[in-house]
Amino acid sequence: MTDSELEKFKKVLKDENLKLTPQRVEVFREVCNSDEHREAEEIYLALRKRDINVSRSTVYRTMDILYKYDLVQRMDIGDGKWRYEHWLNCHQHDHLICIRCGTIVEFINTQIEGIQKDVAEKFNYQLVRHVHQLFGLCKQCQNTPMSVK
Amino acid sequence: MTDSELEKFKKVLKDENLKLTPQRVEVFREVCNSDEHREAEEIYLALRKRDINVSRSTVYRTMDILYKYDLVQRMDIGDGKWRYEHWLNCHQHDHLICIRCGTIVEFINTQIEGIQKDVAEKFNYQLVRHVHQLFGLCKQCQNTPMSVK
DNA sequence: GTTCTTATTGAGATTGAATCTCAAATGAGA
DNA sequence: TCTCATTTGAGATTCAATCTCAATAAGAAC
Repeated sequence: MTDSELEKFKKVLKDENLKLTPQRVEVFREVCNSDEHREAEEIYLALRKRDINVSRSTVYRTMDILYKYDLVQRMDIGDGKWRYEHWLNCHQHDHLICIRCGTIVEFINTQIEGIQKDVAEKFNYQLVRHVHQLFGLCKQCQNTPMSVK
Repeated sequence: MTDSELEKFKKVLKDENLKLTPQRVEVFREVCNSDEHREAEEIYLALRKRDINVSRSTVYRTMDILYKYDLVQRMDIGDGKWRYEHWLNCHQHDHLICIRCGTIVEFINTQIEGIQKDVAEKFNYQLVRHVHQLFGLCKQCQNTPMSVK
């Protein structure tokens, strides 16, 4: 977590009349210092492992705030759990997900963005956001023969 | 539900050593006879409304079978509920979803499919399936001023 | 620094979609 | 018709996420 990231978080809290608590800062720090796509529970456990005591409730609540004010991005890969990633100095990107080992890779394709705009326009939708996920087998997992879906 | 749809369902059940029960047929019929994108609960309620008694459990279990054997398609728009649509004589398509009224529109864009293949290849992923959803405001909802996310 | 008000925290209860359990019912092959 | 494995239904269970509420703490005012 850089100083400018912390400052941005502080600004959001101030602007929204939310208090700067040590718990909130620790959750934000934990999210900033990882490039993984983690569930709230994983973030909670990572904090505990570092002997930082923040309750599950507070982790969930803080993630809600971070998401609401665009300090993190979140994604749903269809298993009923939100996965969070930090979202500072980030470009819009989409994800490739291995259906066997769960590895998540980010990709950027500006061509698709243009097509999405065209599609939305054609149907008279005002585009707000999108979800674009490619599911498949990563290189390593392609060698394990197993049924897939 | 056409005869050929029913025959296809019967064939799947036979091939998989599953029994042809009136409950399963009724669930399949209910799904075939609608172009909506419905949750299991909605399908369950639609059946009850027609005085067809199939338990919730059986609806859930039958939807699992239909999905597993490609007789229905299902999608997750991030609210924790699967939405099902019939999937006979259908082409691959993606969805535009209104974030206010929930209207779901289907679109086909073959250009994107090609790009998806390229992306997967570039990252050495063997593509299995994808999720591509555009969220926005449909024409009607664009005139209601409200906050959005 | 002290006081005061209000937001926040933590622990456990609750929610809701989906899944599981198990006794009773039923397909379907012999 | 008989038999037996499968299926059904009702309720219990699971699990991520949300809610509740008493205790705590941030931070503004002085």
